[in-house]
Amino acid sequence: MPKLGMEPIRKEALVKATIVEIGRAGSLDVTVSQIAKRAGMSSALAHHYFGSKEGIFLAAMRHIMTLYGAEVRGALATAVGPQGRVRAILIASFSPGNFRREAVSAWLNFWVLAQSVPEAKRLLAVYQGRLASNLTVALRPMAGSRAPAIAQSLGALIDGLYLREVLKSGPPDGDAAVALALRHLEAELQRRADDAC
Amino acid sequence: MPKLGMEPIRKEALVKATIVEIGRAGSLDVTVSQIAKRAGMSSALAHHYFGSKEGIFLAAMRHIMTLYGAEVRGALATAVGPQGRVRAILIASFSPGNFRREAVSAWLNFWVLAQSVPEAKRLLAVYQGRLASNLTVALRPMAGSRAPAIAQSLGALIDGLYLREVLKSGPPDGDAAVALALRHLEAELQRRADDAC
Amino acid sequence: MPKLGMEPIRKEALVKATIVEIGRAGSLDVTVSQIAKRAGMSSALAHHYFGSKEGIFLAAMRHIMTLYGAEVRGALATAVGPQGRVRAILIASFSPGNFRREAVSAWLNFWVLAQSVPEAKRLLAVYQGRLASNLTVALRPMAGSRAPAIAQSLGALIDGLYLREVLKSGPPDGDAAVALALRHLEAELQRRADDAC
Amino acid sequence: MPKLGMEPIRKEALVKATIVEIGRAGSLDVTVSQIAKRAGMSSALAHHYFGSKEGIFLAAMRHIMTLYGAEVRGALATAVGPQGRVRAILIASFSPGNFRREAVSAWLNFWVLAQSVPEAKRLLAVYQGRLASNLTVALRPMAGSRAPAIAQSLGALIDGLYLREVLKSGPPDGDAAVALALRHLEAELQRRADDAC
DNA sequence: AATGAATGAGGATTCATTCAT
DNA sequence: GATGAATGAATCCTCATTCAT
Repeated sequence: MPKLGMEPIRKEALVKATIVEIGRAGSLDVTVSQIAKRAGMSSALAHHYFGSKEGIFLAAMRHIMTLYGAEVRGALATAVGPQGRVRAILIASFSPGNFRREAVSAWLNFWVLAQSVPEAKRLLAVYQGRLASNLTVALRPMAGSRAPAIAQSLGALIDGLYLREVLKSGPPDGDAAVALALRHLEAELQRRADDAC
Repeated sequence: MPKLGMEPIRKEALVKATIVEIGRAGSLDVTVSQIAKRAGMSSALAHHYFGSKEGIFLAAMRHIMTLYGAEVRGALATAVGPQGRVRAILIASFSPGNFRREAVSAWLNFWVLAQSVPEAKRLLAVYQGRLASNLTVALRPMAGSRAPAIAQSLGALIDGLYLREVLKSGPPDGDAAVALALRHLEAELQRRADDAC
Repeated sequence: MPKLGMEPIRKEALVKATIVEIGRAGSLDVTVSQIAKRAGMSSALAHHYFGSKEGIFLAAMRHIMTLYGAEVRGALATAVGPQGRVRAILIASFSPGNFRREAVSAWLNFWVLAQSVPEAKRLLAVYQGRLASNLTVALRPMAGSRAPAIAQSLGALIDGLYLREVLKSGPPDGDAAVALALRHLEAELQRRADDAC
Repeated sequence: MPKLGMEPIRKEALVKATIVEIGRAGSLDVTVSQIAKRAGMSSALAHHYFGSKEGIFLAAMRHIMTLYGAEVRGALATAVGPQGRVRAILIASFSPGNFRREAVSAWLNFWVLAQSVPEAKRLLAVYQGRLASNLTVALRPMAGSRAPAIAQSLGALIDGLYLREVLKSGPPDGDAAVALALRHLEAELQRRADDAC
């Protein structure tokens, strides 16, 4: 029973199915048919809406990054003080919605995709840029000119923690990740105080 | 004209060709034929030696990790003092031999492989365990009971820096990576001093 | 806002679009969607009007042959004398309207279609029959009993010239084709005179 | 039981099967699987040897043209006198080997292919050039400066007769075609005599 | 009348893997 | 040891066609 305005619904279903399937397979070696079946439609329709498998992957990437960005924005909106802002970013980064098995797996695979698909590379660069920017702004009042450098190491640490998550078994422990990152942050910030001595 | 003792030569050629091809493709989507051709033999022979494509990949993984392990061991052998030992590990981690485009790309892809191939996961776990162990031992004199925690964050940071390398263009900058990791280390170590105050 | 009497307009648009698309592709490998899009409607509507892709092709064939037939009829109506009638047929055959790239390409492709679609074969046979008949009637006063044979070779020559046109680059040269065919005709007619000697 | 040196055998089998299948279908809408099956192998092997469907078609084209060229060359070798040489070309053109249903159908389809595949166009142009050259050389002693023009119309006539053959039912009648072409030739030649009067 | 939605069927192409030599 | 030969199984993608609205 075909209706009008199905496109956004179908697309969203496909994007979510894509993330699930990539998470299950642990790789991009998922067929369009698998994805489409999980999304409850034919593979032909998936192609109709996204043009190609790559198009589906890119849409899924955008979806994940959009979710992440929204969560960070939301967390920043209610954060209080510089410390609070950095904490907010970290907490959002490791929130259950983002730091879940499927999403982490998809994220790692998209990183691989970025090596051969320019648009994927661009998306990932945008993510990195925004994260660096958010962190730098939040750190500025506390770290001054050292803010960019700390943002960089903090960003790398976040990515490293994501990466290591895929090797672990059991459910992700976002709190532990946040704690580890915060400890790193505190160490870096304290160092400044020392310098000031 | 088949010669005796060709096996190790052939195998090494295949392993190196595998890393090159993965680096070129930026993914594991390389065919056995490509690998074999680059190694100067037929794909049938590649199967003869490794049994399967997965076998080839795993051998390449072992190769990369063996190289890394050897480099770390060598660096540790000539390192002086606790600080020197940690530095040695970091420098080895980001040495030109390990921190080169191909190897970084292969390493990321093996991380992906680990999600679907248990043996790959095991290998990666061994690498992580050894790195943690090496760092912990080196840090112990300086960090005491905090050594394992610092080793953990340092390990995650190293992995994160590798990960971020694949997005960059231009040749890898191992020195910058070492510097960043050292700064993190110093911050963590200083923090201890503060705690002691 | 559907209007009344759209059917003939839609159909004609589709038929013309079909010829254009076949001309562009140089083959029958054109999709119904392409045709419909060029005709400014959905492919579903194209099916609604013609029932099937084959139906669209056949309608396009009929269109081309109708145009050709009308042109010949028009030319014959104003022709003077037996010679004039044959000339008229040739000129109509190679007129800009018929002997244009698209139409020639479509015509060749319909010839192919005739090998697998009986109705297409029938249409082509009708065209051949009419051409032979027209030529024979016109030739009778000049060639007597040899009229049918000359009509046959003249018909084959016309088809051959069409066929060869598709290989050429640049715009079709109808005048040259007419001249060549006329030369052939004159030779055949003169031969009769010789026979009479 | 794989042997060495299968390539030429397989290729020839595929080429012949291709012509048969195109003849059967009356179009290029034959699948690689059909062709491969008729040639007694898997479609994968067909791709292995020819790279693509287009490659198979082009090889089949070359095959047909090579056969034709060989036959013409053979006929010319034993022909006596200018008249004999032209006759030889015509007889070869409509010999049972070339003027058979399958080959004629394939030839027509290759003509279509030439519109979208440059290499096919090139091959057909080569065929046309050789035919024109052969005819011109043979006609020169009889027709002098009119040789090229007569060669052109004779060539178009030959192609037209091939084209019309595909519409006929029943076995091809090469003799009739030769007779028709010869009559055309005689008329053209006689015309010269008239001119001389 | 007109179309967006939807799909089944099919087709080119790829590739890991096997095997006889 | 080494390889050319060979294929089954898959996968992406296309497209004519149908249908509910």
